Amino acid sequence: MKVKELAVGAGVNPDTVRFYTREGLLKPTRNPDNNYQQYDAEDLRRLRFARKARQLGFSLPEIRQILEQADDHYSPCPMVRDVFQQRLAEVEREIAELQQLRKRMTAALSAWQEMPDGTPDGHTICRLIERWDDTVPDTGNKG
Amino acid sequence: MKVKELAVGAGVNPDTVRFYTREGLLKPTRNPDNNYQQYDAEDLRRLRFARKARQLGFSLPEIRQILEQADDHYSPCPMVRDVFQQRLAEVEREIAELQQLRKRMTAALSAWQEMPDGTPDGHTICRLIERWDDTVPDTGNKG
DNA sequence: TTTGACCTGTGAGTAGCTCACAGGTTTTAG
DNA sequence: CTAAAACCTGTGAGCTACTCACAGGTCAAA
Repeated sequence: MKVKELAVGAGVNPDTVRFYTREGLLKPTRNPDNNYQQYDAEDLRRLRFARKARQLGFSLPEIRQILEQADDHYSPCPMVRDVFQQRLAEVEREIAELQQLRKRMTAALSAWQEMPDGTPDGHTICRLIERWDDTVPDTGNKG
Repeated sequence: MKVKELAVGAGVNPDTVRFYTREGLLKPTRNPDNNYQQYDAEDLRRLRFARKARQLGFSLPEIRQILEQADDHYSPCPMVRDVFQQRLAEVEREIAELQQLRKRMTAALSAWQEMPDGTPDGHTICRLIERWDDTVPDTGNKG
């Protein structure tokens, strides 16, 4: 299979196939006649696997590690379970954060119903936002 | 005020101050003696405003636009309300998506309790993930 | 005067792609 | 047979919102 065929088979952009190949997730052979990449059914499985893993929140390095372990006939599954649990916890944190944010946003929106727009006067840029009190928890930035 | 003073005043990294300055959100003057950036109380207000807006999910270009409108004595608030509503809708979509994901993850985890790890045999890389059925909605990537 | 903390601009790194470019190959239509 | 379209190649840049590293200039305190 050529790049586009593989891409279509997995429902991704051909550039993603090339990118994953560069990143070492896929290891096609070469057609010596024209130097084209040659993918097989195994690559298609790997690519589909990678996409599923991405949906689950695995990073590319993690996925590469899983694939490499599989290549070496190690069972990657215990590691998958580990990372998966961590991801689940992360997802739950993200949900909680977003729900907090939504709560504050809807509250702000209803509060703003009563506020005039107000032309900026050099002191208040836009009260709608200035009045937003920033007791919101840290969003995860360093520093 | 110098860079670090402003940064401390707004609770951000000095590099963020420099970055925002490069991006045109802050417009300090120069001390001709030493070529240092000179910020004033207005800049502090702008920076604080920008940080609040970031918490609300505004992008830097959006924030710059708001600040520029304010500089031109336009009231940016109707625009703020607009973008804000859109952001709220987005946040709600994100929440729904993550909740979907969490549901699928917990379901998968409990299903995996009963599955053996299984050493990869060239056909199944890791059933834990391969068995994940990908009827999950599009995560927002372009195609 | 030396030390240390600050300042300057620029450039690279982060994640996961996506796209642009310039040139080679293969397929298809005429 | 040929011309054009559609594919292939590798590399490098762009996206977001910073953060950090680097090399060198400035300034306050000891």
